[in-house]
Amino acid sequence: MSTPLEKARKDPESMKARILDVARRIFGEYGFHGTTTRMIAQEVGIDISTLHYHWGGKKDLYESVVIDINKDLRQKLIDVELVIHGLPLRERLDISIDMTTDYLFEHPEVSNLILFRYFGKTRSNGNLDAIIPEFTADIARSMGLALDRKNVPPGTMMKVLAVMNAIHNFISGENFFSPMLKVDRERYIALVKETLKFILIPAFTQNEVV
Amino acid sequence: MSTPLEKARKDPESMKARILDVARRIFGEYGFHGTTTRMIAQEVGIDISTLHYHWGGKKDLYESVVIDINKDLRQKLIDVELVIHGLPLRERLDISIDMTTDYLFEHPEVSNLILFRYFGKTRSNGNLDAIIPEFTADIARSMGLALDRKNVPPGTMMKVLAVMNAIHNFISGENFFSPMLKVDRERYIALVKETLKFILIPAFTQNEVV
DNA sequence: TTATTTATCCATCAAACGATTGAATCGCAG
DNA sequence: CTGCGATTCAATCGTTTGATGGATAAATAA
Repeated sequence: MSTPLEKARKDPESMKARILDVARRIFGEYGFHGTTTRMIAQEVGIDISTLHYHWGGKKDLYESVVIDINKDLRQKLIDVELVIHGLPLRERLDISIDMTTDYLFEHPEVSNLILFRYFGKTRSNGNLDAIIPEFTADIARSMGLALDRKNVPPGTMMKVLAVMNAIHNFISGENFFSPMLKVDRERYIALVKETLKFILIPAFTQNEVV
Repeated sequence: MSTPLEKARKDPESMKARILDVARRIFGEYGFHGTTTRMIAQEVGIDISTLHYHWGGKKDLYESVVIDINKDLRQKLIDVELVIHGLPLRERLDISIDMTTDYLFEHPEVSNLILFRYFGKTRSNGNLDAIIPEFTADIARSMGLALDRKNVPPGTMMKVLAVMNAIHNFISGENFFSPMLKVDRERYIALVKETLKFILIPAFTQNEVV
């Protein structure tokens, strides 16, 4: 058995995959209501009906996009976990921030879409809200804040959320913050890493025995 | 001379003010594209044409809303500054977080709209992007990170942005995070303050002489 | 070859949207 | 009361948007 989304990922040149890629980008930029199916179709270079043929309605496509980006992000976090495993906390944080930030700057639509889902409402509130990814518990364990993936206390979840949000914000807000600070992209990325480490590392290492 | 917006604020019972209030809330919830003028008009209990009569087009109303919430937030920050003036840094942070958080939880549309503007694009990119509020410099000075409001270095601006974003995220994401953590509103607010202090205070006091 | 499935586009629809027009209503000064 | 500006609403216009049906061609199977 393979879902339509899995099929699309197998052959990146297929029409399904091409549409999904463009949809990720445009939904990420303009949000659900700010995106029209025509915008996506035009960007791909196809007719709207072709889009409907492959993905059903606008909402179905959006849901597939959300699932897709969550899958990508989860996979990336697993990669990070493999690299930092066993290192001391300070280094784990340092490397995690670098790797995650680099990845998200290459795929800003991931941060965009996650934030859109956190903060925005959709007029037709579908059952999409049920798909709440539980990275937080995984990250909590990876950061040494929880031993078990289950029963992570709210206070710990909040700390993880604060970390992830801080990262997503700077990725997603690049177009706003970068001109505001009058720095180019390269400098901005460096500043983001620097600031994240300045804010986050002291918090999580404050009770460590030095 | 008084702008239309100032007029509306003087008489909170006027139709202009009532429309503005509802528009703040709905634009904050659904964003620009997710909001229809009909939604606002219906919520106020008037006809769409009345809305157009008072505020011009949808875009004009949105711009007025953005200006309005920025004015409110700036005023609130001035209030905070008056309270914390002269206190040691740790207390200034503690009180600032409490006051700002309380205020924003009472007016979540402020956080919503600010985040929407940071992370989302508007299809018809008006000249609204020119209105970039420069709270950051004020806050930097208030936090003792900069002596002068002018020429605040990018690294300092980034730290301030990180602080403000952290707060806005938890306010704006309440509807998403609170059910996820399975806590009620009161508990959530307490958790937010706790987490913010856990993350932010160590960062800014790490180099202090104790 | 012929038949069938797959994939794409053209034309079009119904609903929703932003916006405007013209008439009706209200408040108040002369 | 009369006249007039300010305000509100009902009706409607033109456009956009999500979605569909049918024709067409290419690929695949029989």
